[in-house]
Amino acid sequence: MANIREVANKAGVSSATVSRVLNNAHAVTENTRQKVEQAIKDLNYEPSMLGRNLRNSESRLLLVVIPNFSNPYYTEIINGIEDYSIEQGYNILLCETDSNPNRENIFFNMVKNKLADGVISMDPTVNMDKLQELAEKHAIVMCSEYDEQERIPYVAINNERAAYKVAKHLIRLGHEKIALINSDEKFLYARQRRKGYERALKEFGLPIKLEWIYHTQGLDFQDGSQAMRKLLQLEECPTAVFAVSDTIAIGALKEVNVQELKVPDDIALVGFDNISFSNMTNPTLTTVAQPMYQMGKTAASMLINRLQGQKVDSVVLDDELIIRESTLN
Amino acid sequence: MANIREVANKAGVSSATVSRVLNNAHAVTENTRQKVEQAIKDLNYEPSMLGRNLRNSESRLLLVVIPNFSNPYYTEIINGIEDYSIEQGYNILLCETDSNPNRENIFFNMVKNKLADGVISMDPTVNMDKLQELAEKHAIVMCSEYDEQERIPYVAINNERAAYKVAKHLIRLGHEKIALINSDEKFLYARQRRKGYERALKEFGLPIKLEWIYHTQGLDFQDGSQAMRKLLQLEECPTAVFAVSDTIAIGALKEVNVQELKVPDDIALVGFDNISFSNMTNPTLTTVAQPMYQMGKTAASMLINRLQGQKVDSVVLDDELIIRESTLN
DNA sequence: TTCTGTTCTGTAATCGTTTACAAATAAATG
DNA sequence: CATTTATTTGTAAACGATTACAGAACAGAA
Repeated sequence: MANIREVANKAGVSSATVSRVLNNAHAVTENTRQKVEQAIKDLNYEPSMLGRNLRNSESRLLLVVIPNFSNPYYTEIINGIEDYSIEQGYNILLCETDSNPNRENIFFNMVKNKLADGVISMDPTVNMDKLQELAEKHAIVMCSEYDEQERIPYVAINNERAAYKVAKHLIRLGHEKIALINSDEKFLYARQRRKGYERALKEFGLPIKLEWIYHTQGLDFQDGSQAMRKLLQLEECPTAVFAVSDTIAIGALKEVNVQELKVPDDIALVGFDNISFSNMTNPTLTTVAQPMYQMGKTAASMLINRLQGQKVDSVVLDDELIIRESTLN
Repeated sequence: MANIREVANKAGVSSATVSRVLNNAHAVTENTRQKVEQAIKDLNYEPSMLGRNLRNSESRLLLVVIPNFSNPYYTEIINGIEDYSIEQGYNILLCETDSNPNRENIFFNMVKNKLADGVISMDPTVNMDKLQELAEKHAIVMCSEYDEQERIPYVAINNERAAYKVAKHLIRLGHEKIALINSDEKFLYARQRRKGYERALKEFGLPIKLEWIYHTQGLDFQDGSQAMRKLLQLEECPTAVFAVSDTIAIGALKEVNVQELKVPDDIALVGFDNISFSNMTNPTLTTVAQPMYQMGKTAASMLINRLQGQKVDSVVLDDELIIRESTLN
């Protein structure tokens, strides 16, 4: 691969001029521009990002940190991030931490090393202190999860309100025994959704029974199945279940089927996230749709704006309750 | 962030020595090594990848090209790739082409630009000519899809044999009217799987009816639903359906449910890929498991070996038919 | 002491760009 | 034509690392 000097030689100009053509600067004659462009074509030249990045000390690479690839929750967000980034001439580096601090370190070092310009963190298990420290010198945006002290700009939905809407929807359908399958409350969203759930129950004078609040270990299908199994063993069985993620809800649904009960007749079921599968289950799953793609785009634009020196503020987007067969009637 | 010269100053040595400490070369006194390491700590120094990469003209970044993020098929493969790569000191850049040649170009240019060292391509829609051209000067490995002329090393399963096994399984269950929901036969795997399907039918003296071979437009749920709808409208309805992907099979299952028929009693159903959701459907889905994680790991090791100058050969891994409820009895 | 051989360290070039500054050329003005 | 001004181009110094080469320091041998 030819370099800029060879192009310059071939075109009979200096490398500075070639660079100017490349970055379509103003001060270059039509004549020389053409010579240079011809030489570029002849030599099949592509400017080296490595050299350019070193000089400009930017990499035009954005880190997107997620806990793991297998969670379908992230896919649409990532699409949004990627579309916007590419449009702006940035590429994204998708980083899976597996909630492993070592991995996290590797990625953070890439930022310190200038191998990446900024970070969009979607990892709920991220080490907040380290992230804060990184944020002092580097551009960081959080997406969907965020820091309660709000020192890092984020884009998210109002989880408390969304959960409140879900619970209210179930109450309106006549349910009085509403269980919550929550994930670990070390996650902010889990705490917030529980709050919304409890607010609705209180508002309608329903009791908050601790045995109806189940905490799963993880976020896989089997965590949902297991949770539902426990709930169905209770002497006072709930008639509706709100699971804080679709994967959990789908696992729960599976368990209901296994026990030959019917959703929604015996148990109404609501998930969260509107992953694509949630519309393929039998019955289809009522869920909360977050504006994933929009969140991704917003996060990317916030990050890129920050990189360009602007101040950016956090954004809270609207969610939407999608009512399907699992809560009909 | 401090640079190498500042560290050198602080430690009272030259930058060359600092570099030697960094790359733990032999020729450095214990005494000076300690001074340097102290200085590195004091200044909180991290070597700049940008500088290092430029000098070494490598980026230790691997491109992983997939058609889109939303396809769960790829997640485990990517896990395998990433685990192995990180272990070897490489990072991966996940690239979604959306089957858009422009995107593809951007990514290929990154390789030409030395922004990435090599490519693992899993995009069935990739422009083979361009990939071939790129492969002349750069390290490229294909995963799961590959070039029939086999000029680029690949890792894959034997699709023909896998499809043959599926069809044989259905035949053994007594089915004689077996439909195939295939994707577009521009994809190699689609052609191969069809071959295997037809070989089994022939072998057992069953007719190959063209109306039982349906080609979907895409790979989404609705493509499967649509295909199944068509098949169920036939005057001579198949009693078993083999869909070449789980997503399609799940869409098909949905349609069977909608029409209030039963799987497997009215229609047996087999998918392909063993995505995690295939075990959560009702009934659970018989499918073919590819050794995803292993494929990913293998692809990564092949690529890294190539980068280190070794010759590598293509690898064909074993698949496994996983029999579940959708083909019981 | 002088010489040889080893081991450690420093100098300076290099990778491929961009850009401040200077120089050259062209255009405009009196 | 000389002079000023505007425009285009070239020179050379960065950016931050690595490394061939040379030089320094030291030890051991004669």
